[in-house]
Amino acid sequence: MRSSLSHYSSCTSCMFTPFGTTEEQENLAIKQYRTLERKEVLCLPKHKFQSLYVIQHGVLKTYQAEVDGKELIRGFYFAGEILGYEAIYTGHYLFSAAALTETVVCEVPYENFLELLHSNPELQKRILYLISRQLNIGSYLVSSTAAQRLAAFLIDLSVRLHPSEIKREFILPMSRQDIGNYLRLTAETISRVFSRFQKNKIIAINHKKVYLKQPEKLKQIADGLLATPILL
Amino acid sequence: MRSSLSHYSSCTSCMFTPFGTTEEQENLAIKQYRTLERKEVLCLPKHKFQSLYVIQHGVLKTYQAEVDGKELIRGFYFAGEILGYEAIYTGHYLFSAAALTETVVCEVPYENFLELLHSNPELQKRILYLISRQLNIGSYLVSSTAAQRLAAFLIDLSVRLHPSEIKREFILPMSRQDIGNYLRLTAETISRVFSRFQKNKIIAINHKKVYLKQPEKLKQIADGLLATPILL
DNA sequence: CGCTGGATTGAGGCCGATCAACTTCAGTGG
DNA sequence: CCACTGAAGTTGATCGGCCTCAATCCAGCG
Repeated sequence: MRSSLSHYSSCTSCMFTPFGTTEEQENLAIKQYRTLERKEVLCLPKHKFQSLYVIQHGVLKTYQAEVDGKELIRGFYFAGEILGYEAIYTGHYLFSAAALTETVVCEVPYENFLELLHSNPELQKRILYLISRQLNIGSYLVSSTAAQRLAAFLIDLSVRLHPSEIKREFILPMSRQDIGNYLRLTAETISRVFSRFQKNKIIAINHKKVYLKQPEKLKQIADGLLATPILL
Repeated sequence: MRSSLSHYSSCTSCMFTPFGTTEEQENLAIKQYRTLERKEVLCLPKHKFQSLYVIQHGVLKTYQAEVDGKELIRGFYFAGEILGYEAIYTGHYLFSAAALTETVVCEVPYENFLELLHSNPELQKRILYLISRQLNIGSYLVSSTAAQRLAAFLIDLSVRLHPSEIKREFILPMSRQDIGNYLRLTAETISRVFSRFQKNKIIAINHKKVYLKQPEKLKQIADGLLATPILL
């Protein structure tokens, strides 16, 4: 059952560790962690669903292949988040997942996950909390304008990139192309809106480094307020 | 704890019934059902999250108020589905929910829900399945064209309106306005695309009554294939 | 019968896509 | 150290799909 790949090893520090003794976990082969190089692919669509993945650190993107060979990005995953819930329903993975940075994930076989949940009411509560959070992520994808979606995306990143604190300055882990793909905009539009935000002193951006100068204005844009005054 | 409204009564037939004895359920005040008239509102945003709602039959829409007083529809809910997961994360309801038809919902206080889940591994499994399903719903909202989104919406409806079987003919429970609002299109665009679909013999539509003449073509459109040949 | 709200259809404007040129950057090897 | 190269990012000009505004049609109903 346990893979023999060399980059697997036992996991000693993740959200599942506080629950159950080490021995219990070893006996059940509850989980194991795995490091991914940049661009390395984690799970493939159509493969049988077996495990959830808890991201220890790093960033992943999930995507589907489109008819014309292009990819369609469905989400980004950061440290502390869990990947794979969508597959419970269908029984097989719907997306591919690729690492955007060097990433460490903790693989938890679904059967063990269910047992763990059952034996730990606190963990069950926490997992439902995390799933609920997941349900709300990406709700801004349906915003009407490019500025709204990108503003919401930046706020989202600032919250999710660093689990403990909200930072005003951070490094974009993905390309303009990937941001555009996720927000259903082109890379050119992303670039243009970044430039507008910068010109209006809402953010400062230099390549991958972003600084949110006026997070509250970003929030207002994301919420659909200040439509014209800022955009021009 | 139990509301005194007259239209409350004990629930004898829903997905939670098979689990636990009737006596257990009564002692815990696990759940109760409630009938809603058309346009009646169920839960209000900012109110403290306390219960999940299992839809027995009928249709609900969830929506947020926008700045200009307009509403923003976040989802539709049909028989067998559960409403309220999003609120676990924030601790208060994010949306209002309004009945589109006469609707019966089963209210399950979250604390009891957690207990039920813990005491019934099978129920736990089923709930995770339902949540996973929920995560996939509405993924078509990010499709690029109006025809793609509306085609996907029709397929979605045909599956979710009747839990047991997929019907090719059904009644739209919501207005063009509501469909457009949900898909981030205008009612006019919905109307125009319906007309195009009808002209191309993909569907037959008369007011609220829809018949999917070529469901497979609808699927192709939803998937982004057949872009030009059908649209013109 | 007239009224009212939803649905349909048409004409014009705007936002983002497309296509293209140019710049910048990261990686490579001489 | 620097020239070379390909990928990523920026910026401009044009095109097209959806929105806006408006008129008309239609069904349900007092």
